[in-house]
Amino acid sequence: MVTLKKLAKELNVSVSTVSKALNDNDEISTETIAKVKALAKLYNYKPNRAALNLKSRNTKTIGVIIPNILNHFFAKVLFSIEKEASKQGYNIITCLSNESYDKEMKSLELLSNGSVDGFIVSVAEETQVANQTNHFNTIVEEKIPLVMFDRVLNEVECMKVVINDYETAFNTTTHLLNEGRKKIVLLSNISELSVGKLRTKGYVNALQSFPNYKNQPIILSQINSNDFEQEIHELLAKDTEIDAIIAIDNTSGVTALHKALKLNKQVPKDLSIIGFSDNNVLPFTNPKLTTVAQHPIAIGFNAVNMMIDKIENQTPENKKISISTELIFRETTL
Amino acid sequence: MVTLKKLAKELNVSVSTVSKALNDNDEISTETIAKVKALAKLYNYKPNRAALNLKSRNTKTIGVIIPNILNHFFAKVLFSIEKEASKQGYNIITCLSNESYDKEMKSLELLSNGSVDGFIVSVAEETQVANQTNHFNTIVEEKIPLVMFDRVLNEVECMKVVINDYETAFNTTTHLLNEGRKKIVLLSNISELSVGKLRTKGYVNALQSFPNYKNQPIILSQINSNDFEQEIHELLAKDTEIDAIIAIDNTSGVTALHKALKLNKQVPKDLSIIGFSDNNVLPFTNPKLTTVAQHPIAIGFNAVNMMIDKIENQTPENKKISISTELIFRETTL
DNA sequence: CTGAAAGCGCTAACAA
DNA sequence: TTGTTAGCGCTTTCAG
Repeated sequence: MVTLKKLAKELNVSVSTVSKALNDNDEISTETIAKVKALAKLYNYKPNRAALNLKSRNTKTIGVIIPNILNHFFAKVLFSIEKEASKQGYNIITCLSNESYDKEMKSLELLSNGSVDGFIVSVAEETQVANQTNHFNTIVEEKIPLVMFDRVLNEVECMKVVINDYETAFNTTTHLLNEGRKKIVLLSNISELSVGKLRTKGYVNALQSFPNYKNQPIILSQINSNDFEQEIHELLAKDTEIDAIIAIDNTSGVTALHKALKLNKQVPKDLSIIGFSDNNVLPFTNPKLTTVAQHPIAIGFNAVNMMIDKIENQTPENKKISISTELIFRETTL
Repeated sequence: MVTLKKLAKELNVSVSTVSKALNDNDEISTETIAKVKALAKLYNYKPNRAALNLKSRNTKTIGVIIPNILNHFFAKVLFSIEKEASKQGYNIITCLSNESYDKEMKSLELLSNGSVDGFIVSVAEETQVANQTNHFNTIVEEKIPLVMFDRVLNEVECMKVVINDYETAFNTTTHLLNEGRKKIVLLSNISELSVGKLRTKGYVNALQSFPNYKNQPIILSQINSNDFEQEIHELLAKDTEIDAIIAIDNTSGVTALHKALKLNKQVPKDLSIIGFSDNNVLPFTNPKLTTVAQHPIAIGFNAVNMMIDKIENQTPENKKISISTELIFRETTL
């Protein structure tokens, strides 16, 4: 590795001269600057990151903790975080909690030693179910900037980026009601999560505030996705009065559609289906799935910008941003 | 931030005593060790990473450069890399080249300053099309360990993890031939890539070495995926003799299936379809897609282990590992 | 205009 | 058993 020392020796000047020259310090003569830069270029000199970090007490790195990278929503948020961070000269260290509290806690601990300038996190399922907040509070106490997105813990005093889960589910359900649907089922494999609860509440309240709706809310929720497929099938097979489905997670809308088609239901004539999903390959079913777009790009963008603002300007208050969703009509609704 | 210095002051001992005590150095008395550790725990002391890096000249961090995180294959490899790296005490800095040569090169440059101990990369499309190797050769010259996976550049002297692309396509095509298929189309949106070329070659050679196959190879390849959907549709609509499709990228198999169904083709009776895809939600079509499993978990696992072996044991040779694929029969083949 | 020296936080050889 | 010192690579104040 080529260091300032080496350049200095070779040029018969001091280390500090080289350092200043490379930083265009006007204490240094233009000739010296030129000479130094030429040699630095020749040797492909790059200032050592560790030394820089030690000196400046920052790393230009953000720790990102994602529950599940195989979920397209999170993949897209990560994509956006990386893009925006990179644009602003920051690197990201990615940790995948895989929904485990333990992994999440350990990642937080491991990186809160000066490895990163702050954390952007979507909380693991285990953490949310048990409502664990200690590991995050430790981070907050250490004054390390923290942004939670999508799945957040209200009890933790930090920046937050969410979507308007409740309103989205309320409005989506209302749309189905306005279609004239009489028996609307909610499908969820995220009922333990903050977002799942809010969306479920929105669905229930929409049904209850609709004058002519007669049925009770029907909620099919499951963690294990293998059984879930089967359960969806059985539900649709047994109860032929079901005429609409709102699937509040990222995949079960597609599953429901395939099951409905297998049962020879006419979609959307007999049955409307709305999923939560981004504009990815998933909705490219036949017919194409109507979905709620969660705007993961905007979520990542805002998370990074809040973070960098906090890091660089020490803004004291903890902003909470809510991103509005959008119902994208395709072919599984009337 | 709490440092050794602070602990030392508080305990009226020297910094080195504290350091040694925390590292269980047997020069230090058990009482002192106990005292030091107690205070360290109380203050939640964590050794500063930057200082450690500077001292030890390693970072316990691997730079990972992925072309496209929205591609499920790469997401799963990343998942695997993170899991294995984490298990071995390494962090990963993730960069997304988004298929851009420029971004890839800049990421490489930015991180090759002691930010990481090595790189795991799948080459960007632009880089492969232009066969750019300089930026990687610079890394190699600087003796920074480098593993390429899936999309590799043969000209670069580094470790490699690939799948047996040629054989896979050959065998898959042969399977379709053995089904009795007479007109087999290859679909690809990756024809510019090393892997795409190898797979295409496997397909062509399989057709040519099959005695009774009469038709020429038919290859539909496209970068722009919007048009691609339309083109697939037209191809299937126009040429009704087509009775099998091998889709060598991650998504077009699903697209082809949906288009075929829309055209009222019986799958697999009239038309067999095989895609390249992992065991994710994509094959959960109706009927379920038969796919070539690329074992992304094994790819990530091997990449990390090669990398860490190189970092920690300075193994001189550059291994190349080939992971075998597997044809997973579902419902779109006979 | 250039250089010497201190210090970021840590480890480790050497002294006491 | 503990402390002193040097040094990892860099920046920056202060002297020259």
